[in-house]
Amino acid sequence: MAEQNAELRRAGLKATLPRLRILQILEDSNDLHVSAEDVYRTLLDAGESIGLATVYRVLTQFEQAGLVIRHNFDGGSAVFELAAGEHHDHLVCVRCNRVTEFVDDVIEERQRRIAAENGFAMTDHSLVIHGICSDCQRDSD
Amino acid sequence: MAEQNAELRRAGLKATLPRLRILQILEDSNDLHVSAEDVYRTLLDAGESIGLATVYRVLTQFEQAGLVIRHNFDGGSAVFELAAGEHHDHLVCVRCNRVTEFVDDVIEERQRRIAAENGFAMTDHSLVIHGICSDCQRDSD
DNA sequence: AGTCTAAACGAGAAAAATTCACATTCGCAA
DNA sequence: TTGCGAATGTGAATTTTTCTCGTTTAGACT
Repeated sequence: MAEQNAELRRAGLKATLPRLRILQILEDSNDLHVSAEDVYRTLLDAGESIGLATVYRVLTQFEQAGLVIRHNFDGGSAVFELAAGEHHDHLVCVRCNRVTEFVDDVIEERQRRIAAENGFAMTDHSLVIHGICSDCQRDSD
Repeated sequence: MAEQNAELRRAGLKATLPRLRILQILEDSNDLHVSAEDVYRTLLDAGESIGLATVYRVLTQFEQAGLVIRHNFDGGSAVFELAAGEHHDHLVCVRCNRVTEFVDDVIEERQRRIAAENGFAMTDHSLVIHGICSDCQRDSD
């Protein structure tokens, strides 16, 4: 859509085909967390011709432009999600890797305070709670 | 020392020379966060002969035994710290990578509650606040 | 102390994730 | 529509971590 075209322009990026495609995929996978490899495979499966290096380049540009957020949940490959919507933190299932999002204002506030107390100008933060999700708990019974 | 010998035995690990050396380094670098490469270099510089693969193997074993904690702060290489002492979270400077530790009981409590509300059996959690530390703020003036 | 065996080690190859280099192609402004 | 600089694709290179396998070692049992 022309929307995405404008979105890229706003971020100071030329509206190229690979960028539009990747942005589309991110929007389609809303509140899933996709890796560069996922994006690459999705494009290949859709019959697009794209280079894996381009996917990495574009995702990194998107991150720098503030369009997406990169997470390093477990030390495996990084995953990305659209930065749309407000900040949130994550619950990650250690069995199935399912990701659930949450927001807690009390925690947000304490974090600001802790950063300030330690003389840090907070730029960002990430809170990940690891655990076994309800489905996986049931499965292991 | 014999202390470490017993510590390994308690963890169900043979007290081998590489393990003793690595445990010593971790104790010496207390509240620094060292990478496998750091440990390896330190040993080489000390004239020890060790394989990098061994360092990774041992650090992973220590992690599984609960002796050390592994962090993936930025997606670069993982860093390790002794698990001694109580749980704590981290402030990481995005400029100089300096790590500061903190504990906040209110946040701990909220996390337990959030996990419970979402049906997660919490196994672990990690909170990293990124920001610019006071030293780096001064430097950029 | 000497011997045995499974566990651990070292070296280098391999795998996985990501970035780089460079020749080619594309977006867009004139 | 044309030209130029930015962006892309390919494949090689880097970085981080794991694997394989022949050799060594810790610790149990003489």
